[in-house]
Amino acid sequence: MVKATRNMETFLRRQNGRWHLDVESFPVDKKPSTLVTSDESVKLSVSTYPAPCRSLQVIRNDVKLANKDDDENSGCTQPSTPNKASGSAPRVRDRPIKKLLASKYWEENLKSDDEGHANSGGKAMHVYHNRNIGYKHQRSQRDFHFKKRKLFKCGSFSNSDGEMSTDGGISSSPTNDLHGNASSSCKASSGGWAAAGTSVFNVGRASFRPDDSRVKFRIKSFRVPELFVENPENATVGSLKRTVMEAVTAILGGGIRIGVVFQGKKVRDDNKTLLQTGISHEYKLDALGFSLEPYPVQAPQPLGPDCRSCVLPYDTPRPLTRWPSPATVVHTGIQQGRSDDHTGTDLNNFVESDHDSAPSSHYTALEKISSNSRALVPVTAVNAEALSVVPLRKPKRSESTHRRIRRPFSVAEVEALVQAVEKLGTGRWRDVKLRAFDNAKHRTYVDLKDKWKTLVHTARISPQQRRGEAVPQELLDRVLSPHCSRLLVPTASQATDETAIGDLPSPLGIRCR
DNA sequence: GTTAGGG
DNA sequence: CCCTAAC
Repeated sequence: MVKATRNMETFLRRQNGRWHLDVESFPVDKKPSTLVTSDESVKLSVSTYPAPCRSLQVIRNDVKLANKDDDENSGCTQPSTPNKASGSAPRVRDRPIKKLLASKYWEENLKSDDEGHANSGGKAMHVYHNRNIGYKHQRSQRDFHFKKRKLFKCGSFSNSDGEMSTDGGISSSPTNDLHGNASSSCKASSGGWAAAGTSVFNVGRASFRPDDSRVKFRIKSFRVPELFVENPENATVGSLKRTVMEAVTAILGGGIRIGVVFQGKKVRDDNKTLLQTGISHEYKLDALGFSLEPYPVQAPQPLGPDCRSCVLPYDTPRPLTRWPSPATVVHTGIQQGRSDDHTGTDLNNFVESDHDSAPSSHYTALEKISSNSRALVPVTAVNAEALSVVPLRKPKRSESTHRRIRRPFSVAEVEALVQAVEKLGTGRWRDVKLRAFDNAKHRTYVDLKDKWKTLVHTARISPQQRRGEAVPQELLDRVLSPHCSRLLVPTASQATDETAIGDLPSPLGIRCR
């Protein structure tokens, strides 16, 4: 089992005259992403990812959104497909995942106290409060999160860090300020480049306008909510990517905002000046950090129009969803070396049990991985605060129940099904199940009935119209055989009760039960 | 719990 | 595969 606990780190880099934020661990191709600048303080120019979504213009202390589609509070809402891979990544089956597995897990299995501790399976675990992601909401917005905001670069803080490259850091070339003056004395004037927890650097006083008390930031990376994901060891990298993608999607599904932490304290009052906050060009800003936070993240702020931004976008209450600490991430449920139900050749029926199923093993493997992946998405303490006032909402069943993974019938399974139906006829799907699929836990009698339905349909259409793994015509002919559909009533030679089913000759010569 | 049939 | 009426 692999437990991947990782911070997504976002890095700024300069490209084409703009700062870009790279999300390091996203399962997508790196693309120009975020750019930050400011006039009075920091100018951010965030390019969208993967495609421009909106524009932000930071003007002095105000952040003015040149936003076409939404206000700053709601985040980018345009759907996007990060890339082809991730565009299809959430689709581990034939349709997008309804919700995070982890969400289901916590909703269904955890009973937490108000202290944020949960007990599951005897394991006490610290959990996080999940922010209020409405599943529908989440699903509807699942594709846009990694868009980046594009800000106009109103000016650039000058720096010359060709010599101060740090791991994952920005290494930008000297740039020109608004006045076209190349400057490269930031490092010297800043008194050093101290990295904060989120890699914020005080670039120091602007050299080109000495009369202006500016605080310059070199944001190397953002702190983001930790992602707790896990995958079975035999999961593919692609599966892991999808899991992480889901986790990230869940976090950022409602949009993101920037949080500021200074000297270990969250700076909540947006109306405070930098100086009032303690952020001054005179000090090293190694105690300053920026964070990317899910939206909404904060409890209503004391005052100001920003409070509006804290209004929860979800009008329906939903339950608190809690997440375990990485140390107690629950197991994936992967069944390693399970052998309890396969004891040898006396297996009662043809079809394999679900753990080693069918010929289309690649399919099974992929799907199993998907079904066993966990994306545990904790949120920050700030989010927890906000959550504490979020009313509970009982999830709809459709939201709390997973659609089963698609597991196409193999030819062998079809053969077994046809054989069983030939023996039992249609209308006795439970018996068919017991007879030929008793060991295939993932095949219910409803499934068998459905498959028969599709088989009949398949048999009636032209081979050119058929999809999926080709079913031998011989089998399809047998499906259409009057014999199958005629056996609606058990014949005298057939048992009518399940206790006698085992006495029937198995299609495979294997006794049932 | 099963069956049948539409979605 | 899901959902559910009908039994």
